[in-house]
Order: sequence, then structure tokens, then C-alpha cells
Amino acid sequence: MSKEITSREEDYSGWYNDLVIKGSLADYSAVRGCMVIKPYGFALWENMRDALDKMFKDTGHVNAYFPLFIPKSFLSKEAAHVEGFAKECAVVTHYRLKNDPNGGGLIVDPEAKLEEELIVRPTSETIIWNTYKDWIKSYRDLPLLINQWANVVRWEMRTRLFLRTAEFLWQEGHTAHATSEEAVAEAEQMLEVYATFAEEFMALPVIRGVKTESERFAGAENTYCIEALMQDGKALQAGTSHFLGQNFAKAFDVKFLSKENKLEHVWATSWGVSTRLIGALVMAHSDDDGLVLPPRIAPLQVVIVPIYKGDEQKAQIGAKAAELIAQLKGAGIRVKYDDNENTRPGWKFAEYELKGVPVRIALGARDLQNNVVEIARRDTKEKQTISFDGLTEHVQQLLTDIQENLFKKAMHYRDAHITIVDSWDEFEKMLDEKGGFISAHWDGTAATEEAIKEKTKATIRCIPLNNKMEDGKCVLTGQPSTQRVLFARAY
RNA sequence: CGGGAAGUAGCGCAGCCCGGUAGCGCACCUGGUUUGGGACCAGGGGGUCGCAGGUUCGAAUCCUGUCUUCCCGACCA
Repeated sequence: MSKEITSREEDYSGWYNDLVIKGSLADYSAVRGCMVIKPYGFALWENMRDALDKMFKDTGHVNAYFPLFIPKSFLSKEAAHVEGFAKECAVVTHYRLKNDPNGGGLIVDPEAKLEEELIVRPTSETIIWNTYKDWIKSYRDLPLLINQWANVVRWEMRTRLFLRTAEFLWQEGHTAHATSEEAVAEAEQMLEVYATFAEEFMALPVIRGVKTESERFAGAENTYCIEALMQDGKALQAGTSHFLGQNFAKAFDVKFLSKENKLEHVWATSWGVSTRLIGALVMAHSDDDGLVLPPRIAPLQVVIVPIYKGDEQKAQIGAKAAELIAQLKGAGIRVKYDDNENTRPGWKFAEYELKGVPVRIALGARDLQNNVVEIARRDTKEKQTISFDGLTEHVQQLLTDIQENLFKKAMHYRDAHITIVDSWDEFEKMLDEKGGFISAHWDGTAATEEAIKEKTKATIRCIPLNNKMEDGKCVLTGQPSTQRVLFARAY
């Protein structure tokens, strides 16, 4: 390693990039704003994806796949939707290249212009609703509960590894229902699925809430979200679930005959989480020694590093390690044995810390004689010496402890950074000095929300679900308010 | 699209002010000694200095243009 991980206080952004790149998760690519996800990072994504996919299926959803390309005319059918996405779309205008007759290599063949331009999907509502029109005729076809795992492209002005890349991987669920109530229940259910996943798998505490009108998804009636807090005090939207009302059904003319034999538009939801979750994971748990990954989704849960002198010792330790690995694997633990001769133990220790492997086991000749191993946990960096007997149970318990500890630590930090504020002076002061969420009264107008954003860069992250009603005065205007909302500077 | 900075070996950088034909660290290759917190010694390979012009006997270095990337803004369901 040529450079140490930069301290957070000096340069959070450099710290974050170092973590991602040195932790072997991803790297910049040759294409502007796009990243290469490396095998280690992709294994992490696969673990997250598999856990989410199971949760979707347990709630009655199935997977399907829709086209990457969307005819331009589709995008314009829902007014708010086109407004929200038009500014960041990649557009396919031609279908062929040819050799430049004047020399100079390949050029776009002007003869090969498309009749109608194709948009690389920034999200799939339009192409999916165009399809649903043909699939839904009767109330018997409902509900339609479909998810797709895909890539999408949004031509962002400024990008950042995982958090905002021009192309990213995600899942998008798109459901159709016979009633408004049923669709709202679906949107709320999926928000809860996301919240559960974030908390139980990612060890990331989240606040469940709804967005204000100005932060709402383009084309939605209501947007639910989970908001997480990063270690620099900035908030991150970790997932959203939208109640779309009948907006897309009307735009794409999706109607069904009800039990009462009446023709009605269907009610819709959409919901998604993306590789941005990996960014959240990195910023929520990591320290200056590298990544810290929660055991439940870590690509590797345990690494075993042998310490030996000479081939004879290596063979002896290897034999014992094989025994331990068989036990650990038998218990479903993801374990790697690193007997690479080109790197020394100290190098390996540092390397797996950078990669955030939760548990490290060191096994040397000394340990072999004493029937023990040295076991180190990544989150607290504590080491202890324990016996071979019951090692598997010990490791299982340790993985559980680490998972819980990470959640508690993040929860403690989050709770300590929700500040209740009642005056404008204090609002600005707390935002600058402490960061995190500011819980304050708001008069409910978009104008005030905008004014606060203008002054402080803080936005309303959400109105928490099950929020306590309480009379108060707007922190900026002094106008009456019925509840507090959460403000923060955000990614 | 505004403001700043940078493009020199796979990665990180020095050299540029003051022009003379390219260097350091890491990585890589060979041999040896090592191995309980990022080993050491010796030897070795690798670069049209982002691109295009110009000035000059001579350009990584000076001038002009251009492209790209990063950072800060603007933008961002």
C-alpha cells in the first residue's frame, strides 16, 4: 500500500474513496462516472441481493426482466415522471458505425439514424406499465407483484463510487393492485422489508418515514423512505418505496374489470434499492484501518492465517487448518485459508483488515503445541487465545456478537445525533457543529423547505412514520406546526 | 455549465521556474536469507512524458490549441 487511509476529519471524501478502492470493492473505470465492481465487492452485493430476493419472494413477489431500452415516447407519457428524469438520460440515436471515408477511424453512420430515439432506462416504470397494459384485464389478474434485478443509467453531473454512479445495479419492484388501500399497504410492506434488511443484515439503523412533496419520486403520490446516518453526520437515503396512485395506469391506460363489472384503472407501487447500499455500509461502519463488514453479508466471515517456518511446519499447520475449516464450513461459515507464500503474516493481517473480514484466526507452531488459536475480531480489534475444542461454536457466537455490536454502535451514534431544536440560531449551530438529524417544527410549506435548503443545504429527509403529533412553531417562519420533521445535510 | 487542480512505468509521485534526450517509492521478474503486525540484500525488466501544432540546433520543461480526470459549486426519484 502506497498511502495510508486518510483520516476522516481532514478529508472524508478521500477516506471514503480509499476504503472502497483499498478494500477491493470497486474502482473507477475508463467510462466517465461508471465504476468497476471487483469480485470481492460483487460477492458482497450478491450476498445482499440474495437476502433481499428471499425477502421479496417470501412476500409473494416474482422476478422478471424488461428491456434496457425505452422508446422516447414512453417516457413522456407521465408528465411528472418525464420532468424528473429528462435531464439525466443517455439516448441512443443510431444503430451502426462505419469507417470514416475521410480517414480517421470509426464514425457514427449518419444513414443509420433511428426513427425514434431509445432511452437507456433511468428506471423502468414506463416500459413495464406499457407491458402491464396487455397483462391486466380482470381483477383476477391482480395483484401483479413483480420485481426485476437490473442496471439503470442516470447521467449525473457529479459521481461518486457506489453512492452516485452513472450506471448502477438495483432491483425495482413494480406492482399493480385493485384498490388504493391494497397498493398503499404494499408500499408500506416493502418499506418495512427494506428497513428490516438494513437493520438485520447491514447492521444499519434506519428511520422509516415519508418524503415531503418536493422530495417525492417523479410520478408518485407518496414516497416512503428509509434514512440512515453516516459517520460524518450526513444522511443517506437508503431505499424508497412509492405509492404511485393511478398515475401510471392512466398514462398507459391500464384498466381492469372489477368484480362489480366496472372498468377501473389499477393502483400501483414501485420500490427499489441499489448498489448505493454498499456505500452506506462503508460509511456507516468502517474505521481508519479499512472496511468493517457485518458478518451476515460479508463475503468472507473468517480468514485463517498460518504462521510457519519451513515446509514441515507449513504442512503440519495446513493439516490442522484443513480440519478446522471443515468444521467451520460444516457450520455454514464462509472461511478462507490464506497460505500464500509471497506475503508474510503481518501483511495478511493488514490486508484482511482493509477488506473488513469480521474474524481472523492466526495459527502457528506454538499454537499447535498448545491446542489453541489466536482469534481477532475486526470491529473492536480485540484478540484472544482459545482452544481448538469448541472453536466452531465460539466463532459462531463471535459472528453474532460482531453483528449485534455493529448495529448497537451505529444505533448509538445515530441516536446521539438526532438533535431537537426550537430556534433558528440553534438550528444553524447544531447543523454546523454537530451534524446529523435535526428534529424541528416546519410550517408544512415547500417555500420554507426551499428557504432552509438555500440557507443551510439541509433538506427535510423525512417525516417519520408514526410521528408524534405536537403543536409548535416553525423553526424558520414561526408559523404554526403540528409535528416535527427531520432535517439533515445529505448525500 | 461556472471556479480550482492535475495528466510523466501497473499504482503513487518528483523533475518543469532556469530547455541538453527521464528519475524515485510501491508493485513485477531472478537468486538468497526470512515469516507471531504491511521483511531484507543483490541483480533485472518496463515509459512515443494526455493529444496536436508552434518556438528552438535541441522540448517532459517555453508558447498556443485541444481532450480527459479529480475536487468545490450548480444538478441529483
